[in-house]
Amino acid sequence: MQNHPTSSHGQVPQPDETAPRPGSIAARALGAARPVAYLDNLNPEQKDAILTLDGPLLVLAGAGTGKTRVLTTRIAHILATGRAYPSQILAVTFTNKAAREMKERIGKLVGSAVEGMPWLGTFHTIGVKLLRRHAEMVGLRSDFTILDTDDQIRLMKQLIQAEGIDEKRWPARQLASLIDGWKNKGLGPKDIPEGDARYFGNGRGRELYTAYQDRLKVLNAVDFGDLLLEALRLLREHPDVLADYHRRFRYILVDEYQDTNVVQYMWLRLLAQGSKNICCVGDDDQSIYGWRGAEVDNILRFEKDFPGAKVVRLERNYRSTAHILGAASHLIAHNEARLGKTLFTDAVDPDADKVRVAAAWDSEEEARAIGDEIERLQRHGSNLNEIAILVRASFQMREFEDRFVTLGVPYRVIGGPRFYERQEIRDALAYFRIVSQPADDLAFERIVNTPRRGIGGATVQMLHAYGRANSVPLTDAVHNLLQTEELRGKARTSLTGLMASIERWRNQLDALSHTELAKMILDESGYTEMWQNDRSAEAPGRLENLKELIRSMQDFESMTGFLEHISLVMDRDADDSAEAVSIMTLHSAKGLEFETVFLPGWEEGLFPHQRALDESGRAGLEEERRLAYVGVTRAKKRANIWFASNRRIHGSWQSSIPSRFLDELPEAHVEVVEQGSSYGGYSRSNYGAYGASRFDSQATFGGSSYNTPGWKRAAKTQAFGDGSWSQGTGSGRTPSGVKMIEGELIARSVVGGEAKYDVGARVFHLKFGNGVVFSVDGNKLTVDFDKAGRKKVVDSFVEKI
DNA sequence: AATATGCGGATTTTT
DNA sequence: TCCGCATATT
Repeated sequence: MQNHPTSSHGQVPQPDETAPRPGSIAARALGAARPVAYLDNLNPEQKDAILTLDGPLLVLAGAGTGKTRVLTTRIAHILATGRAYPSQILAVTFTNKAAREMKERIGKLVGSAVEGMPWLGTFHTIGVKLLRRHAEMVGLRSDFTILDTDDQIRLMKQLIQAEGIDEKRWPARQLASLIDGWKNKGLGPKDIPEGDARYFGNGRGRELYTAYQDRLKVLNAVDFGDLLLEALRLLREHPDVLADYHRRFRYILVDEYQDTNVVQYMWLRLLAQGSKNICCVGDDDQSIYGWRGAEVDNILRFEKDFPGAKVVRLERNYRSTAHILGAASHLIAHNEARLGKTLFTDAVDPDADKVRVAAAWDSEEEARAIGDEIERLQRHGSNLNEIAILVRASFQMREFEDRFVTLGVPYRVIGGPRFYERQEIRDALAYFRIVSQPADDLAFERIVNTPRRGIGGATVQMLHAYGRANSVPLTDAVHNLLQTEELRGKARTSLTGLMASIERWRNQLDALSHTELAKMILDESGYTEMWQNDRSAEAPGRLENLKELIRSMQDFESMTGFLEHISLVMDRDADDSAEAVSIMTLHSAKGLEFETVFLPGWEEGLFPHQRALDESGRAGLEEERRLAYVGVTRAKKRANIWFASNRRIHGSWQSSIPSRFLDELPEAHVEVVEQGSSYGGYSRSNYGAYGASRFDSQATFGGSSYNTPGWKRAAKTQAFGDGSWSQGTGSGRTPSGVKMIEGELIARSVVGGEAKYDVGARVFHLKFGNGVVFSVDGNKLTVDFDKAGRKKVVDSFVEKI
């Protein structure tokens, strides 16, 4: 039976070994039932990628070329022509989001048949499926638990302590990433190279890895890496199982192939030995996850790995303007390790904006200027949902958030800490886990003294010692020790109570609905109460999250089902109901698109990031460049690149030089928006004159007309982006006096200029609107604005009306 | 068991 | 500079 995976989803007949041959009655019936409308409106390359069904196929799909459409249509086509049943298609993605999206889109094409696709999912989901089916073959029980990173690290910490290794010198985090790296490369404890094995923990790397794997088996648990590695081991060591899947999977489709790591690659190689109909879709230029084990090489080598492979390039872009594509293509052309594609578009728009590059004095000004620009776009009718700020590193986000809060611009941060990673959620889940899985030591440990029950470190140590000595889970240890006199006092009472509670909850597993039970557990354990009594600011939010957790459980059939889901699917749909600007990292922007994209922080050291250069040299630089390419290609209409001459890093101000990537952009598609830049005398290689360029450009102020667009823009990017004089005048910022100097310079340049405003004059201000001048003090005006009230502003920020 | 103090580290992140 | 962590202190 184990060799015959059963699948009973949907109403589609489930064949075992035989699928309808092309031309069979079944196939004709399936084909005839559906008109081939899905092939309409595809370009020749897309059609080629969809209709080439036999043998290995690599689809090199550039950004915005309709990759997902090809993938989903291909599946629809396979189904519609009866070449395979839904259950005979293996379709893998990297993220749950991508899997969901694909499912949805296939559903639109073929209807409910998609429900019969049990093998559409992430590598990890499919790994779990394989392992649950054949658990005993890799030394697990089919109800194994899946540990997340947090659990992993706690476990390793224990092992490091047990080995008597200095935790300071050899942090568990580091071991976790080492082991993860090994697993991504397909290496078990026996396979790791001697050098690696010697490296960690005074030469005990291999021992620790072995001990960790043993411990996982005792806990009947796997980590994320195991979902791939153990599944691979399963296929390798059990030819009969492999043969079964060979017969089963008639078509294999892989999304984002450039992101596959070694194990995933080995999986695919192994499985594709069956039907050879493997179709990988990816873009080597968008490979940005090398640092977590992805091998660009997999895609570069495809034709060698899969002999007779056909390669189709999708280069026709449906997303961006020619300027954006031109800039992106020119930039990425600086990479050596690539298969080479050039995006193009037929869309001709003579009014399209060039990619804009702008300079700011420091990161604060950068945020201010971008904030102002966004407000301008909003006034011109742009939807905030179509605007994104894409940063290299998350610390850059804060300044934008601060600015948006000040301006009252709604925004959302994408990425960030996940719902299921929050402390209160993890605590609650630990309670649920221990109830449904008595052997889940990590869960037990987490909740044993949360809320406080007077069970301290000493008691837990003792339980551990007993558990380890007798190879039993902690709950058994507690149970046994309670029979003796070992446990006394408060610890004894508390543990007795806790064990009784767990037992009681466990007995309710079948009697109550899982949501009822969850409520009961949180209530009776005193966990809810703990937060109710907490006076801190976060407490109400945490209680709210717990409610949300219970609410989200309703979508599942059982506690087990729910726990399985969240261990694999740590994401939740962002709330995109309200209009808001998105702020996210470049990494999390992959696959998304926006009309307007802001790309701040293009400075050497930040982007390309110094660490990428230090750690991976040329390869690191190329990956950074791909990241830049991803960033630019997210934009449909406008891409605005920024760099700041000064940035606060780890607290102190550092001056920086513009990113080399800026010099790699083609003149023809770029407009440099910098003070005084519009009329020559300024070469882009001159960016490096950080402070100096600022002063140079200041010098042009006095002589130029105030009404040129260049001047206005320059003025707008000055230190006081909103023109308000009163705030932030050089107050305690380093390098000291920066703001002051700026203020003086603005003041001087304008005093020498023509601008004169009389009391009572009607003026217009970009941010505050119309108003009447109340008083004049040099270049400073006090204006009574119709809407915003009385404000002090610099006269250069207002216009006479 | 709750609070103070000192230390190191500070890209990117999915599953 | 700021944060989280681990250890020290009461």
